[in-house]
Amino acid sequence: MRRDLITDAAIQLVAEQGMRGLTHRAVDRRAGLPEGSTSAYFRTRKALIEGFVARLADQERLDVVPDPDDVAGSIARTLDSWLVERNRTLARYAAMLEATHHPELKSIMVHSPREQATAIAKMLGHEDPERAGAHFTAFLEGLLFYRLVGGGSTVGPTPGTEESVRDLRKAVEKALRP
Amino acid sequence: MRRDLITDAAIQLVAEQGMRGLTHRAVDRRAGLPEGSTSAYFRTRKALIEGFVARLADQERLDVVPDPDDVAGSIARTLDSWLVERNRTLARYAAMLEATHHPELKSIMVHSPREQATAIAKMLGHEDPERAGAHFTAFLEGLLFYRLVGGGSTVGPTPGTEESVRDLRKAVEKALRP
DNA sequence: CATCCTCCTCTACAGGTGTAGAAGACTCTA
DNA sequence: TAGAGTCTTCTACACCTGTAGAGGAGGATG
Repeated sequence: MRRDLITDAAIQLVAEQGMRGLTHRAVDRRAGLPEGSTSAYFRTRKALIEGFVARLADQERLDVVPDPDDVAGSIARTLDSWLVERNRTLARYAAMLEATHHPELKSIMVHSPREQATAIAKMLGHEDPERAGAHFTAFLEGLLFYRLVGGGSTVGPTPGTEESVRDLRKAVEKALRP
Repeated sequence: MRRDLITDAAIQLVAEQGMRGLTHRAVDRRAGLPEGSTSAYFRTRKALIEGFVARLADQERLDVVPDPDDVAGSIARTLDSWLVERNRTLARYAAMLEATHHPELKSIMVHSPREQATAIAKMLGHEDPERAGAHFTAFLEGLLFYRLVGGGSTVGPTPGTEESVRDLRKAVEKALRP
């Protein structure tokens, strides 16, 4: 499908050059399509942004399925996989920042692991699971951000390795403790 | 000083419109300076970016001074103050993302609370303080990000209020626990 | 076969953007 | 007061960007 080809190219572009690199013609080139194609499918830039954000959200939905027998481990593995798919995660950060001044985007990126986090917190017997869940998601976001763009990106273990998963698991376990 | 006037305007622009809004002429307008001023002080766009990132780093350096008698409290207050200065923090995130494809920026944003975090971890008697410190910074980054641009931005308590500080403090305390 | 419809490609154009240099205004020293 | 040196403003220009519409290719339907 041509539409997906375009949004995928847009995601790569945003990851590699930031929002500024996202132009109709750059997407054409990146996707190997004749000039004008992107502009035909997404007439305005706003539409193009919403398009790639929606695609991002679609792809993400599948990922989040924690194993109840090994909560920490499965979460750690998911996080590590997001570190490996660096570009997709970077594009997601760019999109979140963009949503700061384009609130419409927020509704596209439902990406709401909050209920899930609250459920986990309840399961593990936190008092005030609402808040514990929020803190927990915050911690996961932070781990990811720290390792991908923050201080940990120059220091931490290489994503995709056993060591990386071990490190993440230790952190997640600590965060899960009631 | 005109230079600071310009970089400050750049920070506001980036916070409000993202990196894409950062153009020489837009900065001129924002700073109320005649057209061409920004271009005279920062001939290339790269220079302009480095300029505002350096200014950001300068301003930040002063902030990080935790009180040893109330570590959690003082950190919580610092975090809350960063939430209040929304624009500065947003601009910092934009800069960090930018540093992903412009590594030179990383050396400007030294912003290295890592040693500090390791020291705190050691003080609190963590085994492996190196790692605990990293996880701790990750958690703080995450708290900030979550509350400012992530899911918590639509839900959490209003920055600058007592409730906000209380919430942050609870989270920080949890993160500090050995 | 003619007709319609959808998908695709090309071209146009009015703005905006990065960058450079010329010329003027100002300030300090001798 | 004259001159040198710096700071500021203006203008130029090649290029890029968003957006629109005209027309063609191709396939399905009658």
